[in-house]
Amino acid sequence: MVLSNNDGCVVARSREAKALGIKMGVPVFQIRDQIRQQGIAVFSSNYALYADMSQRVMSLLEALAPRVEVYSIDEAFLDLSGVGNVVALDRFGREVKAKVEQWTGIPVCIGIAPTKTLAKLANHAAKQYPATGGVVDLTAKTRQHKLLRLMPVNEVWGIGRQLTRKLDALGIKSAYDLAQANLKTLRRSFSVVVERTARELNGESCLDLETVQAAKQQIICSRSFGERVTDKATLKEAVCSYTARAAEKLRSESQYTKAITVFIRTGMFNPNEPQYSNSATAVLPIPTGDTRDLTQVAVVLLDHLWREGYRYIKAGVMLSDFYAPGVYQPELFKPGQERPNAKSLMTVMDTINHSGKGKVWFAGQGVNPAWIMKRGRLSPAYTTRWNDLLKVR
DNA sequence: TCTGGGGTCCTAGGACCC
DNA sequence: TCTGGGGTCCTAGGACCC
Repeated sequence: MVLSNNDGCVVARSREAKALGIKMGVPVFQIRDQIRQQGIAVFSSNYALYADMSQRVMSLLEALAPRVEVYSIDEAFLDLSGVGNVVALDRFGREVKAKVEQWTGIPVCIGIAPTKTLAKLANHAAKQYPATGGVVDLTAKTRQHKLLRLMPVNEVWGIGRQLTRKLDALGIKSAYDLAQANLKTLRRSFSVVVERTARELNGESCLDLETVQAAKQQIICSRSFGERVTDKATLKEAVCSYTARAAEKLRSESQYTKAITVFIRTGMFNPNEPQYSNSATAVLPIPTGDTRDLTQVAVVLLDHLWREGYRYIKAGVMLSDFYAPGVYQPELFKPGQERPNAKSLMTVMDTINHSGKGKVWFAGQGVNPAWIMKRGRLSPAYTTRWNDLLKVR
């Protein structure tokens, strides 16, 4: 199984781990004995590895289908319009699955249907029932109905815990019940989102394939600390680091931000410990992508937030109110000024930091931080670091 | 005493997703 | 003792406009 950041909770489990009754999201310390007794293999999360393997799978999918929406690190929607005229969709799905497995070693499941919501449900079935061979084609109405009756409504994409509870009270228990429900009632009792979900279950496509990724509206960088932080200087290092990371993400999006929020908090699980959680936001005079501008404001915000005498467990930085380059309309009477060469300096920093030859950072971020998150069981970055290359003997 | 109709923008809170 | 991180969308309500 794989752990969350800071080696805190279980966030992914193999079939075997699930069979042993390991639940999603449990804190590791609660099942320490079980892990030892049953010899469960435990790994810290390794985002460098996952991102690289994801890219390999996605680029392969893009070669196999004309239009692809990369929906998340491990999911994609493929437009199969017209494909059915050339080859049976079920067979096409099996070919894609085989090719991905052969070229990347990643096992995938495939669901095929006229709408995204039905495709997700088909995928779920492909994953759940080994007899399908990992591919389910839901093109035929009769097969759609069969599966809808089988699936509890909480398995439907877009129906979470709260909606499941409310739908249950209305007697809507299966995906089929939701598909049959009155659209006007759904709209009135819930929202347009639930109405769309019901329409999609009926084969009416309401959600388009989004092949170009939309620009982000906010960027967050937040982390729990490896150990509790009790002094301001250390907390400041963390906030400076998170600010730098958020700014880096912002620049990789080619955007500029006009608002920054800093938050800090103590742990919430120990009722005997004094708790404190707070956030503060500042608006910048002009949009910026310069780490120096953002850091300058972030440390002032931290000054406002800081309270002595607490054991802090987490801090975070959020950027919002974004502008594309050249879009912002400055004020007439007090136009802000970008620092000279701001863009060049940031580009140089980002380039060095991505070159693999070394790192540069701001002094405020500190060196050898004590607060850095725990990753005690990290697997090698097999595909992105020379020293970690897989050895075949 | 009686008080219209049609809009936009912003924010907080709630819900969902991976 | 130890409990993750990063996003989006929708709606209601308040404030404002003509």
